[in-house]
Amino acid sequence: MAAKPGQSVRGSTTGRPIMVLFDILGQRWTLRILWELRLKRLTFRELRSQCENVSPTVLNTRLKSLRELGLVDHDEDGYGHTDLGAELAAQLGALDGWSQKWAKSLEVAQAK
Amino acid sequence: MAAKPGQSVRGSTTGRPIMVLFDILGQRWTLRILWELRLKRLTFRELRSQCENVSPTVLNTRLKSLRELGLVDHDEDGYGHTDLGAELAAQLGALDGWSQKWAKSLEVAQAK
DNA sequence: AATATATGCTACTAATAATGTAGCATCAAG
DNA sequence: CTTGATGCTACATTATTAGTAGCATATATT
Repeated sequence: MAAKPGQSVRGSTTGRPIMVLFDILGQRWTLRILWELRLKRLTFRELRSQCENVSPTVLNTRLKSLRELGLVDHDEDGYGHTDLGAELAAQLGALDGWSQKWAKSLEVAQAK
Repeated sequence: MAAKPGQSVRGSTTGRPIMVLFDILGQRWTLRILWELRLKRLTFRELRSQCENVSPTVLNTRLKSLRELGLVDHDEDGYGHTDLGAELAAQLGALDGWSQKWAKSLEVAQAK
């Protein structure tokens, strides 16, 4: 289902890992899902609730992809990051810091 | 048009900058556009060509948002990152390294 | 002056993806 | 044998994206 590195994705036939990554992160809710799992494992319903009740159809589709791609796994405690997924989520943590700076910068620009 | 930090986005009414960021990065082609501008400024047509001929409708929509959000600008040499946009793109550069590690890890997993 | 070429787009239709709601099947506990 | 929680699937509606054509402007070329 989900394209893996080495396989072609929409907009890139090279299979370059970064393109494959962009393809999946560029799908709605993927970034958010990875983010919401950063603190602890969550059940399907908890995760859905954290994601403002995203439709279960989409949530399930994303989780299936993320599992195939080795970023998320599922056990008796629910869904959570794999080691690799946790690394990726950590990179997203860096974006959090940047985004706050960005927000301030936009405030200033709008005040003009 | 594009939601700015402080404004509510799909799935988040808080306006938290990271949520606004996820909202825009989670739209198709946004990550790719930011990525393709990392080396040099590109004209609309060059950029479109680098993005596997993404439809001009979508490209224009994304560029408009990215400009409103202070991440991209446009001058006689074409489209390019603002200082803030360049910072964000640098973070994406970090994802490139991670993605290669990820790809190797998946190869091993599939060889089993 | 009349092409020619490049620019940044807009218009339009078709295809695909996401939303929102309902509810089913399984399990464990009371 | 009901209650509550789990992980979903089905389906109709709406929104987004894709794909193609071509316009309007500007600068250069013959």
